[in-house]
Amino acid sequence: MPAEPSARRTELLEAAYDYVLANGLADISLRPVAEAIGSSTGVLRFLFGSRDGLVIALVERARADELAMLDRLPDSGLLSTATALWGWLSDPAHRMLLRLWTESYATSLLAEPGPWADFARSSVSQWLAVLAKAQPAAVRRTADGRAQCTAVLALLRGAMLDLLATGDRARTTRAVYAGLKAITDQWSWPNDEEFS
Amino acid sequence: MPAEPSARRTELLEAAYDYVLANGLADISLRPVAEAIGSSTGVLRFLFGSRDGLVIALVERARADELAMLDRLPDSGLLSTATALWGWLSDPAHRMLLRLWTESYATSLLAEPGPWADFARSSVSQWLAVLAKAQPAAVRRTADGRAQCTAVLALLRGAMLDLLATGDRARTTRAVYAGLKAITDQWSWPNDEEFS
DNA sequence: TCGTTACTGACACGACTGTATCAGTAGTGC
DNA sequence: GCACTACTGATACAGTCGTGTCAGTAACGA
Repeated sequence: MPAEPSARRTELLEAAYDYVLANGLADISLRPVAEAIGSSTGVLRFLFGSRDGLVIALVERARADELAMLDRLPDSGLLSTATALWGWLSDPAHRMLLRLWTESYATSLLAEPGPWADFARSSVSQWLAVLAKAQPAAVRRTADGRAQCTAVLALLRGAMLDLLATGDRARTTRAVYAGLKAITDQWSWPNDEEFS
Repeated sequence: MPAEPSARRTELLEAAYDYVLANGLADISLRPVAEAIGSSTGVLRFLFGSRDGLVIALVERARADELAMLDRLPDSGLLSTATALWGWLSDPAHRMLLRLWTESYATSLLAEPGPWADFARSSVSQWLAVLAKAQPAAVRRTADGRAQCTAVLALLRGAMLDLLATGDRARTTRAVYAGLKAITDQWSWPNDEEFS
């Protein structure tokens, strides 16, 4: 629907993206951003409409990096898919992006309206869908299959949180590898017992 | 060192705590808080010194809830300790507290100085210590024992993130139960192989 | 040459921020 | 009665915020 963004817009968006990767997205304001990228608030408002318009564009820009990675995943089993995901999550080159992701996730948990709406929820379902695709078809649609994907995702996300805080890649990677192995190998498939 | 806080201070702190549980902590400002709790900015500044002083007091207040829970944990094995932790994490009564925790965690990943300094890192090590205490002593000090605690913590934290976003307690609980079982039962103890 | 489009930057406005100052009050101990 | 402490609330200040306005420029097609 919206015409493709102008070259100047994408250029300034990339510059602003670098800025928020380093400085956070939650409490950015137009004037510091404009100064950092060599522009002005008038230009930002002209290209993005408003502060919220800029924030939305930046969130979408960040998500584009995430989606590009998900698309590059090999078509293989759950274990190797999850391992590939951890390779991406634990890459130091992505640390600032994942910090930004965490910030956006936390923000979206509070503010239902606004640029963040549904960020957390849709991110969860997107990753779960990727993991489910790596499962055997017979399992994919069962409640326990969904739970297994949920456990894998939780392990990855939790380890990412740990890594972001401690920087301890060796410990978190060891935990993810052995944890993934345990979850994918030894998953206990209850016959639909009751879980609270 | 600081004299114990006055009765009025703790009274207003509790009121402000209720406010930030509902409204978030990152971008609170004195005037709205003061109005919400029936006070004034002058009083808040008198009792807490500054805005940062209030934020620090609120972060400590939130952490007090967390520490109180950790202290109430039964002295049992890793699996039952982790299960008890999940019981607390998944309790709807704690949802706002955990949302606030997530927000503080994300904030502390960016701003090294300020009220948030070390919040994330110390929270990780605190929970890891609790889990390690539930391990057999022989395992506790090995790299792989630490990795197992890390995996358990990651599973719990990740599932909490999922639950906060989706509200799907059945799926996340099922994932945590089976995931914990897999990690504690079937943990593969490599003989110090190399992990990246 | 003219009009159109994309973009730029300067300025002003009202709202909001944290902080400072300070007179005033209720309670307590002497 | 007097001093002292804890607390209250009003007011003011300088700074930053998002937004609105608007003249100006460079590129380009007709």
